[in-house]
Amino acid sequence: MEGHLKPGDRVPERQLCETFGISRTPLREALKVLASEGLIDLLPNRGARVRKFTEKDVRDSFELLASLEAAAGRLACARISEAEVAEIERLHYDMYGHYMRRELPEYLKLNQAIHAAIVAASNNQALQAAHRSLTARMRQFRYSASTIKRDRWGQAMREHEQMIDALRRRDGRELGDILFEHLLNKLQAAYEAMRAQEAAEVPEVT
Amino acid sequence: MEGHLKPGDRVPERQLCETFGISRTPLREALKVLASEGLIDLLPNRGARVRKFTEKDVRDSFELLASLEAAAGRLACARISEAEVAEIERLHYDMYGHYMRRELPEYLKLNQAIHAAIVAASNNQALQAAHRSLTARMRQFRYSASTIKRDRWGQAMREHEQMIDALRRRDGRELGDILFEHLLNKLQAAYEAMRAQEAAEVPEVT
DNA sequence: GTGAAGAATTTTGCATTCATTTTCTGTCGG
DNA sequence: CCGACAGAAAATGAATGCAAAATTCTTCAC
Repeated sequence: MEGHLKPGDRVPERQLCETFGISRTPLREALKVLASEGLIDLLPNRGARVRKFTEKDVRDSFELLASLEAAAGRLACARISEAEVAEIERLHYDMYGHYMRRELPEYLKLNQAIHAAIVAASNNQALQAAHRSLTARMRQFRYSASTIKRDRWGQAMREHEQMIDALRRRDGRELGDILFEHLLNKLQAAYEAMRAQEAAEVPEVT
Repeated sequence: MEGHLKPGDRVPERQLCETFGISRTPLREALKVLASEGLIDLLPNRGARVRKFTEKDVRDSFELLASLEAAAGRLACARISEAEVAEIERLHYDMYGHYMRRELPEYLKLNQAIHAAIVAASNNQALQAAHRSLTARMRQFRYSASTIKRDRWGQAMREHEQMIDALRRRDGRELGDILFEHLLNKLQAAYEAMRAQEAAEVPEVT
């Protein structure tokens, strides 16, 4: 809800109870779920902490995301309807417009919608659930990537063009490969964002 | 713990509390986690039920498993050490022995170990966690597949041979493809097992 | 005998309470 | 002045209590 919680911070139950206006019992249930989904760490007798992601965690997450979307793209090409392709094309053209006008928030929103649409077109609930769970976990360092560099933006746009092309041709293998590369290409940006975040966060210890 | 719970059954909290010797509070926390991991359904005010898997759920799960292991295989080939390959080869030869002697339980155990080892060799914690979570969910209809048919068994063994070959050559794309096909080939067996389970389960309605 | 309406029982969801562990604080000794 | 120790305060983990919802059972009308 209030996104400004730094990784590693203690999260006292009492305070959260007041914030949300509920008692400790349902709150603890929710915390257990968040812990099982990897969003927080839950140390025995020592409370909940916002999970601290290492660089390897970030890389692993992006690799998994890339793998999931690649699989989704491959499956989608075998099953997607003409109407669904048309809808994704529409999203793509809208996004292109925002790209040309340099409207980053709107661009990012459509970007996300396109990826979600491809995953949905895989028509695989298990895959979709795994994707949702992962993107929820990744939101921390994904949103940081809003500070996209202009050259990277152009590259991403070109990759999206290729994706639409492969999707039109129902070339599942190619779409999967492009999606995989496309998402791994975001790693560098995410690394930089995370390093910036770390620098702004703990200016204490040497 | 006691595996003989039929899908769709009501599971009263009170009863589970007695079974496990704990109070309702920690039990409910555990149930919430199980629900978030997709192992049970948790209906509001109506308690927990063992999740009922449809045929599509089974298909989706196998597709996701195939996608995850394919990705793992591809990543593994790029990173795996000579020692890890040797270890997997050892598991493979042991499994082959059990195959020749028609020792199904030992075969299945090593089969699982090989797949786990490939996932581990991907050196990707996020992927490994997703794989663990999915296999936990799939245990219901995976174990049913112990009634493997002899011809399918031979085919599976040949596929494993190809996997080891691709792994030796560090051909990630081929290993990924083989793993994907290999796991999808289990679908038919799982379907049959599930149908048998359903038939033995509800002989009531028409 | 069948079906429905309503009361009694059970069960869930949440709040509160209690015991144990951890953390903070203040004091004392070096 | 710094660190260790002891007690106080707070936080966590779990049990219990209570209100609301659901399920079951009883009763009655047809």
